[in-house]
Amino acid sequence: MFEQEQQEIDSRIREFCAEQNLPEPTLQWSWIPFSGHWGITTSFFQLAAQEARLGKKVNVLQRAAELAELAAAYLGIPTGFERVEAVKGYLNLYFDSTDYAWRVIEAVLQEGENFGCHPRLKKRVMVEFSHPNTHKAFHVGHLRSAILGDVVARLLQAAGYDVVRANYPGDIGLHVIKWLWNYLTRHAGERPTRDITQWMGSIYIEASRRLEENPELESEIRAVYTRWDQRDPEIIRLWQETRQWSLDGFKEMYDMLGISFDVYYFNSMMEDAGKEVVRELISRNLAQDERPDGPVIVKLDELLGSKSEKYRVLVVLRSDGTALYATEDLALAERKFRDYPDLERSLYVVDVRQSLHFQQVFKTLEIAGRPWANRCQHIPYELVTLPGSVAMASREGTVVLLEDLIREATSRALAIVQTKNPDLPLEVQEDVAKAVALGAIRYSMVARENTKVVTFDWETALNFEGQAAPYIQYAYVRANSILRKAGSAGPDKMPSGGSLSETEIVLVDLISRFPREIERSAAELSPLGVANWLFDLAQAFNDFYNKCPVLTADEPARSTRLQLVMATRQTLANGLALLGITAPQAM
RNA sequence: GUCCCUGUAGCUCAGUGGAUAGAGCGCUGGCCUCCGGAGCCAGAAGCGGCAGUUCGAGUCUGCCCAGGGACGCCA
Repeated sequence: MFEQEQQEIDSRIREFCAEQNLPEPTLQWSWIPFSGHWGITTSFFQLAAQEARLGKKVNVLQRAAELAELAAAYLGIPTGFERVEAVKGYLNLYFDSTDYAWRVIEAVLQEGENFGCHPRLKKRVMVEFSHPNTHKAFHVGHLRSAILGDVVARLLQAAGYDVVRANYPGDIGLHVIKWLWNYLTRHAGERPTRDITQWMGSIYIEASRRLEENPELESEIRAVYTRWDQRDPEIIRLWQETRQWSLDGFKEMYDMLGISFDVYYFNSMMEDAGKEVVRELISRNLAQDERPDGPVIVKLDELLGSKSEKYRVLVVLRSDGTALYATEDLALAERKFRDYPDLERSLYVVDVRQSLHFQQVFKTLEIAGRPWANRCQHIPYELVTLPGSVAMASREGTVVLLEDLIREATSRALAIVQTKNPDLPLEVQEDVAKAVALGAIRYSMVARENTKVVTFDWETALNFEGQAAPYIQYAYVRANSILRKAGSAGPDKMPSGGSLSETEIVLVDLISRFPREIERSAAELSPLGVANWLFDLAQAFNDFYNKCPVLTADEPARSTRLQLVMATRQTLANGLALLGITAPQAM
């Protein structure tokens, strides 16, 4: 929020350097560390080192300290600041706390739910995420792509981008054929009623088990595959109908999780278009057709004249001429840019195991001369595993079903709400329980570096204490409770005279950082920064809550604090919304 | 064998090349006459190893060790 002040000081230091015949400095600004001191800081070590490199004989540490002193003297006390000091080579500029605090609070209250968001950039970005397989269960392992992608989309939106949210369900493939076979032979005529994806998954698991126990059944499955391949109307109709069951089930999940999509691409839509791209690659000698003895391949390293094994070889078509994942991905990338020609970036939130695959696909498209190829970017994330590094696999049934997790978390949260707040109507208690349970699940998926494994265990997943969403929600509820009891909104101007305590300054400071946290997290395509910052904010508010009574305080502190609580409540709400977490009115 | 990711407190994780490396869980001991104790306060405990770059390295580079993953017809 203080870019303008920072820029002014920055340019004045440049003036100072020019006057002193010093090299052009590169200044890095950051917040002054250590709580209770609110302001911005930069150091002079780089400048001193630059002088040393230019031949001047200086001790860098000493010289930096000296330069900081000189700069401090040159600046005096700029408007808006109450103190300037040089410490061990650092130049610290302390804000005029009361003025700035009021400015921050005023901005938050004026901008309301938009506080933190950046102006429209007029740039469009697509985020593809979730891509669940139809005819399989939706388990906790699928949660990370869904939630990470959703929050990245929210972050980019808040950072000023126009975001297209895309889903790419795997609606065809061997797993679907196996499912259809098992359905036809064992479950014909049945249909799911509740827990759709779980039911779909159970048929798939049964299919895998049957096949494992009786490998000779493979021929039956091949027969179904042939019928599919020949577009047998009965099979096509069954595929469409059962696929829709899965999609309905996903819709239920997404609604519950608060996730939405603007566009759906289907695996099955990309087969023919992909084969068309492959034909082009062959005709332009970019791909080698080794059929019928081998597949169609693109020898990437060879085409790039590279001797390393960086890109290796991409198989783009099976030897029997059928499409595989890579075939479809070539077409999908193209389709996205045809639908949205102005995409500045096309992002793929897909697990890290497919990193090489995406590098290969994007590089192939680049070699094929697609001008947008370098606008495609893979956002890798690590898996959610079970304790002992056991990957969740539908086929083996080693999964924690999303339905089960949500049910269990919600019922635990409900039990807690009922002891804490027995007078609330059951309906409200249930809403609160849902908000707490889903918030906790979301936060745990997002408060971790993308490239780190999340190990799922029930104890951690169902722990509502400590660094978790309920802590943040609780801070919000407390703020809300104070304001409810205060009645009126309070004065609309910061009362003069009262100075702010350290605790209050820390809180305002954290509030003021929100826009920058959004910017940084969006640039890094990672929600972690916002997730951590939000927890810090809640922590600062709890500290304030304990140290600074609001309702019983004398004026002008009472009014000041009420305003601060309002601003905090708004910022907590905005931060939670950015992570897709509901802020309940009571808990 | 080639490449990618990860090693920070007992455990799970933060940490923008800069000042004093921070949280949570767990453990120990405190705090409801006080705006809601899903909370607060206090305590113990840490950068895998060796070189290098730099005025300055948990952070960058190289090598080593340990764990995970990817490497021509799975997705």
